[in-house]
Amino acid sequence: MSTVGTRPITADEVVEVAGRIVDAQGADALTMRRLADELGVAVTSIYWHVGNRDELVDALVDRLLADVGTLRARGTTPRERIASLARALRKKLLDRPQLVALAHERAKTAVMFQPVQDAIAVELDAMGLAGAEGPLALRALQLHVVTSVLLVRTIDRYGTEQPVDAVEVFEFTLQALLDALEARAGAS
Amino acid sequence: MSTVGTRPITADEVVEVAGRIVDAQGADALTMRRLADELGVAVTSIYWHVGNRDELVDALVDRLLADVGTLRARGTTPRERIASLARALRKKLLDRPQLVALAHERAKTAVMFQPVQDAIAVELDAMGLAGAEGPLALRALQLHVVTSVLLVRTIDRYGTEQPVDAVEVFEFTLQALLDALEARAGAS
DNA sequence: CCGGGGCCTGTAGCGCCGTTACATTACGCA
DNA sequence: TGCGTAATGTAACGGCGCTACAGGCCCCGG
Repeated sequence: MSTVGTRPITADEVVEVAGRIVDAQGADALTMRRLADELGVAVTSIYWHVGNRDELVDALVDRLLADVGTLRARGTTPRERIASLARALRKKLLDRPQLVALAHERAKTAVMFQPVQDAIAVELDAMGLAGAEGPLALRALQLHVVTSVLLVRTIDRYGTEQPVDAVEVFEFTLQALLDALEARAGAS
Repeated sequence: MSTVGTRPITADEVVEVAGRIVDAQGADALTMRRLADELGVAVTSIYWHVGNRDELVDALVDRLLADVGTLRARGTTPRERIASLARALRKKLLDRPQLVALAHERAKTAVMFQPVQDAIAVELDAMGLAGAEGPLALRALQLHVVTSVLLVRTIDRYGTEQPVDAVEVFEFTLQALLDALEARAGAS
């Protein structure tokens, strides 16, 4: 067909629409052909703009990271501030579980935690945790937050037991970790 | 070619070889054509024996479950026995991380924990945990073990910090959880 | 005015995937 | 011997990521 009058697309547009597809239909629904259809464009145009599927996913994840980077700690005590960061990050990631799963699949789980990592490190330092135990605690918190998001899709069914609220479980472990941190900080 | 002398394959054989492929080359390497090649058989034979790919994966996961079911608690105190179960399950699952990832992908993560679930519930009861908090604690332990395995593939790279031993992180959170359990048990 | 070279898009195809319709063979039993 | 069923094979469909290639559009130097 004639290309007269067809508005050119941009890389941002491609990533934008890709994000909508992932959020709405899941990571598997993000195929190049489908994305092209949604944009009203040939497949090759997408490749021209964003390279390939991997790079497209990377761009998607980077978008999420930029969003996560805006999180700030709240509260007066270090314990409160760490808890607020963990909860805020979890909430943010829970808005886009599909995208989080995609990021995990591409081994970018750790990167996803990076933005709040430094902020938590500061709080751990304020708690007086020795240098050796800082990374350990940081890592434990990181795993807890990220995995709680990761498992959200699977969590509903678990045998015959009556279901337990995911938030409750999250808080339980979070408080347990914070208790352990305070105990260690007080001991050293 | 003539089929004279070709030994028929069985469903068990198919699952067996499929398991080897997954363990060796990962879940993505498990394609029907490749599996057929490995078995020296046409693709359709596989479909005849195991249905389709989903059912094949289900059979694979069931195999893992049977293995996990053999775990027994060790130690004298409930705390020790719970910790031993958690560690044993983790170790068992770590032997086949690819399969665990596959199971998670198919929303069978919770089922994977089922075999030791009852065993841990018994120990929690022995600790004197009230009925309401039992499931919560159980769930927290479940998530901790399963996710620690799930993240093992991703864990190596995480930014610029010096790497922390995965076992150490696992133990840190495990002990924190057990502390929380004992505190609650003692309080009630 | 025009001609060339970047940007951008389309057509057609490759090799892979899971799956299936259909034909064909092997084998146990009446 | 004949027949039904278990087991396998051939060939194909539609979809996937990706790419070689051709051709439009548009701007800038001559």
